[in-house]
Amino acid sequence: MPVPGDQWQQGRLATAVVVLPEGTTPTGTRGRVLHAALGLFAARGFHGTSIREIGAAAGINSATLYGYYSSKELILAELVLIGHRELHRRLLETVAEVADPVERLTALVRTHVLVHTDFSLLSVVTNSELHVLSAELAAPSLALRAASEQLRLDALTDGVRDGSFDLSDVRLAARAISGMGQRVGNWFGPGQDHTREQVAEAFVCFALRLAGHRER
Amino acid sequence: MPVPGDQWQQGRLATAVVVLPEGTTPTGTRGRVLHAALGLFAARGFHGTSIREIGAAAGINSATLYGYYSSKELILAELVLIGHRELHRRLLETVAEVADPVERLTALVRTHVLVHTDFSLLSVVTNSELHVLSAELAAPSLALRAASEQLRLDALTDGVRDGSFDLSDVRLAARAISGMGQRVGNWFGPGQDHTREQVAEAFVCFALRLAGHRER
DNA sequence: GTCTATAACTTGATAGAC
DNA sequence: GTCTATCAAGTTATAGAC
Repeated sequence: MPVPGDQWQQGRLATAVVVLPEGTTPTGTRGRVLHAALGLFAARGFHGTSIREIGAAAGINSATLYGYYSSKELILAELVLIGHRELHRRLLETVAEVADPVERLTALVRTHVLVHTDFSLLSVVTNSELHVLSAELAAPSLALRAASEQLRLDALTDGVRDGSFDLSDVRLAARAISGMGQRVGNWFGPGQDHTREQVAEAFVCFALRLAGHRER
Repeated sequence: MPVPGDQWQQGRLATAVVVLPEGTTPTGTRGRVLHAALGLFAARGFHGTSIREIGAAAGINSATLYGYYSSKELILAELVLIGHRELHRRLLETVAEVADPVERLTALVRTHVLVHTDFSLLSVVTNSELHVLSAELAAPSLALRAASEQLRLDALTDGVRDGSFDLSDVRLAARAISGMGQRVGNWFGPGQDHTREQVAEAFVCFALRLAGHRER
């Protein structure tokens, strides 16, 4: 029965550690259920994981799960929302009161990458299992995703306006930048020979170049 | 019962058309089964799709499927292999006898993007359901994937050597470039306001900038 | 809170008629 | 080739004892 912090390796991802953001995440048995589901959903997908497996991984009987979550879908919904909340919260935090568009893009990319290295399993679940949720359960996460995308768009648009960036299509640039960051969750792990900081710094450099950054 | 060419919209992807590469793909009923599975796997995932749904979408009874494929996993295996083969074949084709690293990277990114726009559903299945396959069935696709990645690495490495590119870590650059291209399959579709060519040209520009391209 | 037991249903796959 | 019928196993979720 894996507990938070256990190594986890299977299927679609590099070896990774089962961790969730602190503070906003349930503790106790409910927290163990969430961590167990995180590892399993990341490795095998929502439909590839059974309630019984989640229970076993959390060290309880599958029936006991229903004392904490009234359906399997609600476990996924909580994970997906935690993932989107954490990313959006940290993106907001890093650009708060940063006026310069170049500094803003730098901070956004750096944070985006670090969230994907630090919570790689959560990122994989958040990005690749969201589609399983009903429209109602997916809505809040989709809103957060759109808000995060808007932060990137704003930085790029402002930078083009003041001449820091050189782009003919900021939307495509925003998609390219977020795409390269999103994939980090799929290959980054403890077995890696890059540190989280190295990846973040490299990707910041890539994003600035991609945006046509030049000194004004 | 959707047939090849039908529009398809659900869950994790933009509206897209169910198409497979011509020539190398089965025709007749076997082809219809493959197209049906492609649309369903892309939208709901392998484990989220039942044999009965595939049969219904192909216009035959689920039992009849087993005359063409002896297991559900083998349908996925064929799709995933077709996807990896098509990408690798077209990448090889575009760089054949191209000596200049800049031209090679340009061709690789352009083709990579176009394969993801033209076969977006296949790209989604190929990238996000490969992990479901047993090691034996996944092996040939993984080999093709590694070979494709090597083409990018070679172009970048050669470009750094002759001074066309400026990179301190070609592996991270290759991952960033392939990451931004891979995501194209998830958002590109007929409802889009960019053409396939616009996306390809923009991403080529992004990749060259990212690689630190400069005239020699 | 946690368990055993089980209901109600769906799953992948097969047998055998036509 | 295609179907109907069916199997055995697995699924989510619930009822009720402790």
